[in-house]
Amino acid sequence: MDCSDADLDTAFAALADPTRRAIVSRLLLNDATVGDLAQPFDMSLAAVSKHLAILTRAGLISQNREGRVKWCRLNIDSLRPAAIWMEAFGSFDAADLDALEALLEDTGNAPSPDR
Amino acid sequence: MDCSDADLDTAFAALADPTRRAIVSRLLLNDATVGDLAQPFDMSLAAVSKHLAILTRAGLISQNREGRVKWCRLNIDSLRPAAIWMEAFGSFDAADLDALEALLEDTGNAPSPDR
DNA sequence: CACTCATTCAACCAAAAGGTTGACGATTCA
DNA sequence: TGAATCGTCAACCTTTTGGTTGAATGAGTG
Repeated sequence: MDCSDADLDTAFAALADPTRRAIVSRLLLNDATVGDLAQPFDMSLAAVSKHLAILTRAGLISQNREGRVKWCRLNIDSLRPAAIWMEAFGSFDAADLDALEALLEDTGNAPSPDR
Repeated sequence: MDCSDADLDTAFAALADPTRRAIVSRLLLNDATVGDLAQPFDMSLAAVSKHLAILTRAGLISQNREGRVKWCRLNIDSLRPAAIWMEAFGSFDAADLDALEALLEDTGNAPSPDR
């Protein structure tokens, strides 16, 4: 399992920003266009576009132009190297739903369930 | 568990640097002094000291002065929120994703992404 | 064609990150 | 006391980050 330092750099750096984490959370539910993803945020579309470029460069998402919109899809596997890195630090058993629910409720970082 | 968005910010940001990840890995073996931790790196002690300050601010390590030496200890639990956040995405396969989505919709009060 | 919509590019800006060096406080020991 | 050791602080520098605005590109639509 070869995951280079640079991969981890970009993955962790991409996740260090709350806007990008929110985007990733949002994309967990379904694919979305750039405009969809930008809508909840109080910042310019260009700023969101930059965040998406960072996520793309980190391999966390992929973008696909379809007509005049651009669909963004979460690349779930791309988070595995970072997740594996962290697993080295102890008893983080796989995906504990209760803990996840508590976490998401606490942080206010959960994606909107409607849509 | 009280873990705010800011906690994830600082945790992921702390892990985004390879020097800091190496320090964290090193501390997994056993506690170490600042000097010990600095020794492998080709940078000034002050630079390492800054990295340790960042890790401390993120809650990933704790420092304890003992005589003229300062011991650093990994705070393993502090990585848990970030690990849980990531495993939610890194370890789910397509089937589990449906379960996660159902869970999120179940909570009903999930807020929109912030900022 | 002209127009609008969706997205990006380019230039710019302020703030933060990551490093340096040199001075400093605290501690230990001869 | 005086000197060496451990670590941090302060000032500085360069690069990156995260945002802005306005112009440009690309794709449907009347």
